[in-house]
Amino acid sequence: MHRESGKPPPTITRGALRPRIYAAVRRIPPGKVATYGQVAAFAGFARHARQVGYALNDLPSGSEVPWHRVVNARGEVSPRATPGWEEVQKDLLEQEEVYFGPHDRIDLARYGWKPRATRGV
DNA sequence: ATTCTGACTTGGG
DNA sequence: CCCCAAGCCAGAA
Repeated sequence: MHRESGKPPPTITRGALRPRIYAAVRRIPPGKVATYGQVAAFAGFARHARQVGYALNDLPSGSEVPWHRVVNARGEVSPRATPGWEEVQKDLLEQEEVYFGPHDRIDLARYGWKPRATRGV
């Protein structure tokens, strides 16, 4: 029907975006990973995948947000500005039993977070 | 107010 | 499979 709730109500614009994104990321259980777009969509912001990355970038050290469980649509760790950091994320994921493929790719079909009862496919 | 950037996504060649 | 271009939107300067 029409457009999915693409735009949030004017009552919670700006600033309210990140808290919501963090909440969505916190919902990702250990051993699972979600894509930026998935997190954004779950938070209610379908096209804000970028903003998710932005929000995570602003995360303070020691935050409870499992930022490492967020990967790009290809199932890979998004390349960031600081080289070497992706190794950290990869390591954190492996600690949660999330293993990478031969090309540093995660099988989203297996480790992808499936919110609600939405059966795969 | 305008301008630029970015831990993204999807589509086409 | 890889590479390139366009779309998208919020936040900071």
